[in-house]
Amino acid sequence: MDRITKQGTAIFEAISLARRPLLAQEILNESIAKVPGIGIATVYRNIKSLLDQGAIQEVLLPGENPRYEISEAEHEHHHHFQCYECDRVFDVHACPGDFSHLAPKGFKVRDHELTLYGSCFECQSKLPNK
Amino acid sequence: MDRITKQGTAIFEAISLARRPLLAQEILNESIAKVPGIGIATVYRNIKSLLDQGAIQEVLLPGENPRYEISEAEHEHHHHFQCYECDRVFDVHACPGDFSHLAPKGFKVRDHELTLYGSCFECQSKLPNK
DNA sequence: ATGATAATGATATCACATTATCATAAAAGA
DNA sequence: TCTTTTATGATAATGTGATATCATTATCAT
Repeated sequence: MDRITKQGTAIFEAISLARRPLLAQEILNESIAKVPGIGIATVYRNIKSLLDQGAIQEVLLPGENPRYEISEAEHEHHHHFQCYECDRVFDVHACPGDFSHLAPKGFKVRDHELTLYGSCFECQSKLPNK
Repeated sequence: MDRITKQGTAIFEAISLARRPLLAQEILNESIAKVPGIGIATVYRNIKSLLDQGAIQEVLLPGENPRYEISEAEHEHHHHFQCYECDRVFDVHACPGDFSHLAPKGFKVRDHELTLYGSCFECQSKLPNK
């Protein structure tokens, strides 16, 4: 994947312009706007290539297919929020810190993943007030 | 599934005696010890039945197939630890509490999932010291 | 113990995301 | 522009976890 194609460009732009991790299917949907006729195989091929280059990274949430987001230096360690209504995932640029003390005795904690769930801004405003 | 069978008993015991959430395959492995010849279909059937009854609950971790654990009142809200070495999952009976403040403005947080990663007690002792 | 019927085991099938195939289109160096 | 060669699109194939099928076995109320 070292040639510049409009498909590859559209895919990379879809991922980098989204402010949130996208599913392969979401990347396809975004890319179709710019390159009608683009196929899902091309999306997967480009995802793999971008992962190899380290340009994007995989985001795994419980019970969900992989999503992909831009690799950014600042962005390094962060968490995610998933909306119960629209299922979209958003970044949470904060981390409560160290959870080593929570593990059972004799266990060594090296990493952690935190996912918040609720309603995103947009869905909040659409929900019946209660 | 309202008849008592040795398969059903073995499956329920496997889940309730494990101190940790088990994969369908792990449940099968445990059950085979007690009921040689038991099949994977029977495991899935019993899992579904136990879930319907509320006797067990599903545990989803990022990028992992579902695991199942006993529903216990005390147990209500808790988190999990996955070992990088053996991939097994353990309970973490502590919760750092509320993460509402971490979400972007306008987002409403209702739940959260936390997964710790590292080395479990057993694997720690097997690892080359460094 | 017997009969009705539910559960099992073996395996086929499904669902689904992802990957492979291959003819065609399109980059990009000459 | 021409040529080489890579990327694409359409779709078949794959992998895998879970479910459906169905003949057989086992449970349990009578």
